[in-house]
Amino acid sequence: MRPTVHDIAAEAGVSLATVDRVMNARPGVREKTKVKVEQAIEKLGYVRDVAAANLAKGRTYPFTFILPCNENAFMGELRDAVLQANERGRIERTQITIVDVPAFDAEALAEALIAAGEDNPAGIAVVAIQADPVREAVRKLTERGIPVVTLVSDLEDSTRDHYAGVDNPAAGRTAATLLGRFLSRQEGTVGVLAGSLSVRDHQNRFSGFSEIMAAHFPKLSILPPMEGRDDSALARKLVAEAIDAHPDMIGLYSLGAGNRGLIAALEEARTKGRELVTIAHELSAHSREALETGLFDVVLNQDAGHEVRSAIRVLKAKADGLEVIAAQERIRIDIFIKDNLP
Amino acid sequence: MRPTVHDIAAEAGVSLATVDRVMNARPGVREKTKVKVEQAIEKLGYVRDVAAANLAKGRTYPFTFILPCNENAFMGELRDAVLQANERGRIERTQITIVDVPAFDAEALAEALIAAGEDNPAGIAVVAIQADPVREAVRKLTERGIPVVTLVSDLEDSTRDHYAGVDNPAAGRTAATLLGRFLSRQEGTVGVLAGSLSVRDHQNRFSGFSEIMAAHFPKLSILPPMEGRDDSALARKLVAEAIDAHPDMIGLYSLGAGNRGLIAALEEARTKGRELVTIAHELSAHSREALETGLFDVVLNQDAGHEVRSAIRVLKAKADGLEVIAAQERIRIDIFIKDNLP
DNA sequence: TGATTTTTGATTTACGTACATCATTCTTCG
DNA sequence: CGAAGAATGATGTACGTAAATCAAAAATCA
Repeated sequence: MRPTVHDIAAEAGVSLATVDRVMNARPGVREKTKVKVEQAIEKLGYVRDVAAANLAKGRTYPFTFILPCNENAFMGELRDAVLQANERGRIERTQITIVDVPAFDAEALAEALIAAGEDNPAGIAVVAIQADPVREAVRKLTERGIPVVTLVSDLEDSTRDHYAGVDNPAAGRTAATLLGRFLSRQEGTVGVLAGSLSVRDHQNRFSGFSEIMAAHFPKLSILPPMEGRDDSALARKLVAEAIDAHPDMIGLYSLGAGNRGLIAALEEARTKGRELVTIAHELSAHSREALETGLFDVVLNQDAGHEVRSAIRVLKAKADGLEVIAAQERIRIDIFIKDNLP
Repeated sequence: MRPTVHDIAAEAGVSLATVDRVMNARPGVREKTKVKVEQAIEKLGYVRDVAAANLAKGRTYPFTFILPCNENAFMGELRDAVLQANERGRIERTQITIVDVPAFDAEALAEALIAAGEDNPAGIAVVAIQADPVREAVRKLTERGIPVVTLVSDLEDSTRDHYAGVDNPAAGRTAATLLGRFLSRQEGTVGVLAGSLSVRDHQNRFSGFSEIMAAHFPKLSILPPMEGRDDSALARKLVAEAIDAHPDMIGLYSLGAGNRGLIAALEEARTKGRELVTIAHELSAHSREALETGLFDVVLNQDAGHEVRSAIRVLKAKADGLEVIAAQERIRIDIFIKDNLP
């Protein structure tokens, strides 16, 4: 049987109350006694029964999720995933508050982080923007013992506890290899459509993509990246212009959002007899259809539901001071082609 | 606040004891009263606090995992994953017994299932073999209310509660598309190496592969599949012979185990100036190295750890009569190329 | 109607932990 | 040495559910 606090008390030769004081870091225990108790815990391999503890505490985990109020499909999914997780929260004892911030606005994000900290949540998840004020806000939070997890987009060189998102450089490299091999032996240029290269995940995808392109596919050269600000209309315009301007463009990597505009541009090009091998990100109703009709060749996807659930699991573990299973929390890049759509 | 049994009792105008009788299906409650209680539960949206219930019951979940004692890397990983899950079991209240059965032996498997049922476990996970005695054994178990989950290889047309494994036809289709596009415009034959076409997952991969090959890549024709029985030495021999016998063989899909032998054969071929575009299954130290040296072009992988954890989550949910989050339990096919290795 | 059976209520204990209170013992220092 | 203060023990309650017991009420049958 699993040892309980009673066993620890007996083993250490102290009372239950003292064990409790040690375990919950309450004052009034001599160092010597504390060590005795800790040794007993070690010896018996005691692990606190989190379920019982939470029951006793009547504990709930108030979490705050800070999301950009961006109108693209992926962010919508992410939001839905959070809401859905909150539904289940009644069972899991979690309660999630969503805070909206303007997209691509570092100052607003930093402020939102500080504000979120005021409520003393059990943890905060945030879609990060790479900027010093944000880093500073995160530092303040973690210093106060509030676990912070970055979601989808990481915050490098910060004190955040965990990143729940995909390996974006690897995503870019993958896109490059697939594009390169699908275009094997052909010569030409490839376009790149990003949302904004000031967002870390887009940056990272682009650099992974460029790296492999340069190293392994010398016959293909990359055009200067377009920035569509994850906006459909703008994306459409940029891509259409690029296709017209570069008759030798035979491939396209869209590493951000705004798929609807991109698809429209590709459809238009198709009517003019131009077909590009295209790789895009995020599986949605639109991108799925584009895969099926052959406008897209590959869609790289991150599963919003997984990311949210992983973030919650990690926040909960951090709040309880438990270990996380690293392998379980690795968010994988799904590679979808027409034939393995779920 | 979440309603408790007390609230239900008050709402239904009955005593706590009666609510308990209804909730735990104990005898001695009139139909009329039972309905009253159920309506109260419905009205207040009561959800039993599983943590508190388990605490009260002192419940543990004894699960049985039936695994083939196959000596390939993937089965080893699967076994490790189970052992590791069992380690964590002290916290999760699960206790897993592993039962070994000879590989590819349906009779032995059916017997093992029946035997496992004798101990009245809270659930059984099994790497299935497609055969009637196995189906029959599973039927008996589920009839007795023991949840059964198939792991890695499914058992079609059976009463199993869930399948924790990848979509194998989709894996085969994916392999076909990638192989076909990597070989774009080239003409020739492609080989297929299976473990045994009597195992459902291999069957399914092969049929998915054939389907897409026939439909989209008419310039490539599939050679009759080789059966390597997931045995390295045999695989090596078969592949080496095939490469020699078919000078026009330019691609290879290995959909089973035995990667070591396959790699050896490919290395040998390389020294003779033959390079095949190769797609294999399961990421291991060997296949990873083969990816890095270019002997393999793609490795399709199922994550053993995920499969095991998913199986446990589902078994637990079934044992508690809870819903499972379908999206969370979908086991995905990882597509690895040199550039996105974790 | 009275006896019998079924249904229901009231109450208690337990699970493992958290947390509070009050009493007691041990230290330490003047 | 005695008192103040710190450390520890003893004990009880709570969390939400399970499970058992025994008494009381209601329904059923003869």
